[in-house]
Amino acid sequence: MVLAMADDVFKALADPTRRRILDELAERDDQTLFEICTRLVTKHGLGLSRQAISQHLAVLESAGLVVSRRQGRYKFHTLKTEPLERIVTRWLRPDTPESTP
Amino acid sequence: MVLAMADDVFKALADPTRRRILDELAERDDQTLFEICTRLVTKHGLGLSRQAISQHLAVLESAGLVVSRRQGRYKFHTLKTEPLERIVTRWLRPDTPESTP
DNA sequence: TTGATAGGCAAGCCGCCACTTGCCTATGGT
DNA sequence: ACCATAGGCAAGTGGCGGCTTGCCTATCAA
Repeated sequence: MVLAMADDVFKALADPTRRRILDELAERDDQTLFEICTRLVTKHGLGLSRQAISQHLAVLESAGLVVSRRQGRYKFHTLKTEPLERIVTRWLRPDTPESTP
Repeated sequence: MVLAMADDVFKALADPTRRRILDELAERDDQTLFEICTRLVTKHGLGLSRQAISQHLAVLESAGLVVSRRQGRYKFHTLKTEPLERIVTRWLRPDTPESTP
């Protein structure tokens, strides 16, 4: 999605599986759906269908946390952290703990 | 709760009403349940029962985002931002965009 | 062209979560 | 003593979200 509201970002982050996907994309970019599937199964040991992951990626993408690039029959996914940086400042405005000189 | 997992924090942030409550507590500390209720109704225009807000506060408290202090028949609620600061660094670790020289 | 790979679409099931409702406890005022 | 206020507890309900299942399209290799 072009315009991702904060609601979408929080909703996307609410699910632990989606956070795992973000973890996976954080340490390796440009992964296809199948790569993400196999990695989630092997490394994190969670058994999910391909469609489940696909739907999770759709949610992450509509939140602006993931962008996808189509190439042939592959679709590569990349993490975007901008939405995160925008939402966290919401309640942290007044003071970082040692910002007062 | 003493030990709040990241899961609890994300789950607490998933609901828009709970984020409104955090907004309210961010701009005014030490509010009672009734104060929060009336403010949410008047300022933000959402009609919710007292119990709904109470349950939301319980979720926020179990996530460590809110602490409560009992005094007489009043219970004052205060925002805590530490859990937020802990969870946001999860995917922002490697680089701020121009950290590479 | 045939088959295999990578992915999409749509309907359906099920559990969780937000919210309500009703009743109960405790503190404060008079 | 009384009543009103501030809040808690517990059961019940409706809807949304995560996951599956089945079938379909598109790309590449032989």
